[in-house]
Amino acid sequence: MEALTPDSGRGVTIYQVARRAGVSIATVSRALRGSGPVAERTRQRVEQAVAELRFVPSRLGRSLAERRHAANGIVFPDLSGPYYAEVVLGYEEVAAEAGRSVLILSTRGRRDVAAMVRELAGRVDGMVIFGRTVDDAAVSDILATGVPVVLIARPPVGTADTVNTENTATATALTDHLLAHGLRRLVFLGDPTLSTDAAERWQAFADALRRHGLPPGEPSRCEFSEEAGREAARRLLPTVDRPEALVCADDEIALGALTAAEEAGIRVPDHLAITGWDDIMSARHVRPTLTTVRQPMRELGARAGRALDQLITGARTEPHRQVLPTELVIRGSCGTH
Amino acid sequence: MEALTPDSGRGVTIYQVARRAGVSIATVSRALRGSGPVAERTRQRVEQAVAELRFVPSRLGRSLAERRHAANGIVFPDLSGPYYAEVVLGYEEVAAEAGRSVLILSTRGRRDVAAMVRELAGRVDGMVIFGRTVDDAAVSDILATGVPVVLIARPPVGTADTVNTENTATATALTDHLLAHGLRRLVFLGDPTLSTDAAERWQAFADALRRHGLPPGEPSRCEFSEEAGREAARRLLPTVDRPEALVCADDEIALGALTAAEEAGIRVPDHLAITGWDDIMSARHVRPTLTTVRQPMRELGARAGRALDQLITGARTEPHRQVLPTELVIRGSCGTH
DNA sequence: TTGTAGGCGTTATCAC
DNA sequence: GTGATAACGCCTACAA
Repeated sequence: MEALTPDSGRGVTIYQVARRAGVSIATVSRALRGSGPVAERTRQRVEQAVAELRFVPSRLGRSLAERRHAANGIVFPDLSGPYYAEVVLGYEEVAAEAGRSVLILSTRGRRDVAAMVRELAGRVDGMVIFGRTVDDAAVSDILATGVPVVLIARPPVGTADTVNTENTATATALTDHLLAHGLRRLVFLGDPTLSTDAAERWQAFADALRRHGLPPGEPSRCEFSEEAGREAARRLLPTVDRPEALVCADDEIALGALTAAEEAGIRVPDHLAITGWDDIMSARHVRPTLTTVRQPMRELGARAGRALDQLITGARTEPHRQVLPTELVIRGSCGTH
Repeated sequence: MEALTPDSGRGVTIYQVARRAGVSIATVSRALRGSGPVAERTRQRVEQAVAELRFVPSRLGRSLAERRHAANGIVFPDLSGPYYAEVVLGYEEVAAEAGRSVLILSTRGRRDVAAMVRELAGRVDGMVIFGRTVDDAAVSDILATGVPVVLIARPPVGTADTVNTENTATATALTDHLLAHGLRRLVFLGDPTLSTDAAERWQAFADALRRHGLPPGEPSRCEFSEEAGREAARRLLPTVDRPEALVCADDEIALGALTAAEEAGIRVPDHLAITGWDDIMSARHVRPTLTTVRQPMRELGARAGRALDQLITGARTEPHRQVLPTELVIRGSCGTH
């Protein structure tokens, strides 16, 4: 802790360091970055000056000269549920390892998303975009700028990479499992038009039923939220031919359905089976515990991060499409044993 | 969609726009920013050139010239639990409204946190730092750089602003509530040394007991996690004079304790009361439902964002200390009725 | 081994 | 109204 005389209180520049060390700024730069030969004695003088002045190179100056931000972006709809938070975490970890900062952008309830994404694109070397945030045109826009993009939970757009989780096999296994328990009147809760994931789950669910000679009927459409799930279930339960099982597009919907069942005095799983998707924390705590499907959330983010890195560094140029495996988690709410 | 000839595929500059519009870069800048007089006809020519070339000003160039990043940072320990995610969300919202991007930095399991925070400081106009991430020295370091800092869930450091949530009154009310039910052997689960919040909660808890002539004993120390809570409770439950109530420093600990009780065949709340803190999603779903304390998480982030904005713009210079109110949420796990 | 000078893409201050 | 031109802070050929 020595007394210092920062030129302007804010921002010591490479020029000040150079003057203090009695060398040119080029030498300072070389000494600091090891990008060229520097005499040992000179290096020491520079390092001392750097220490004394507490010099920290300006990111802006560096980025401008190097023509790179050393930063990545990520666009997601929300951060409330555990789903996105986990993915972001996995992403941030990989990015940090690669020496890149992470800029986030939530699109929750925003109008000018396209503009915000464009703005973000101007601050990063590449970005990850979640399904259900911006439309294809906006994505193409970014790609046209030359900024690499990795899409998560979304079908391909242009040359962007994609990282998705497996839905079909698991949804089939889940449906088969319920059918094997003798359940016949199965209803899907969720809106296939809201996301690719929901669409694929519904599709596999419907196909599985058809294979067993059962009509899949129509999905009971609702958005991904507890309240929506509760409403949807509430409409279904008083029916004469009440469903024997509710296959929900995600855990939040399932939790809402569970509440609706409880409110209607219907015992789960005895008189009604309910399943979810994602294996969020509450799935383990709710009673009965929720049968669901686990997705490698953090890994999803990590993969996206690595894919993006390859795109940015140019290590790869053709688009990659990854599909991560998921796992059926049988618990109490589907009436097993 | 017209055919274009971007100079280098990436990055149209203001020079190209100027040439195309037949004016100087100064005029282009003025026309775009409205920072000076520009003839109507000239403005139109510029705008057309901008549109044709799809010109987007370089963030880097702008920031360098304006000497501002138009970006804020936030440092948090983790994003797994709902706590931090919510705060980050509230923060991002406010930042976005102010036209600032948000850079995140998770310190979870990292060694060189101080260095990473310094790096972050070089990319933003100000930052929010959570308790339990970096030490005071590092915070002072950032402040010395001239970068405004707002601390969340943490005692003041230097001139940094702070935003905290109320702990004492609520912890007192909670403890009194349990005592009013006739419970006497209360034990605190959590480690007061891990965070100011935990310390304040423990302190108020202990004081309340003392006021009733009861010895508070020692807190059963454990970190903020389900597993740690389970372990701590497990050690406590077999005791001869088994506790009648476990007051946990947060919901995750409480959930772990709940599991331990169930495993030990102890009925909650009949034979053991358990309370948490935070009111995370699972608190509503677990059985029995968890008595806890609700904190305005999103508001916490929003307040921090606004405080930071004032610091950055210079609208305020003296440090502010805010304490947000919390709310006791009585549910099933404490044996009311 | 070191220094000079040009470039990265803006903004803003002056003259004109 | 408009246009040079000097910052802004750094990197890096190219010379010396």
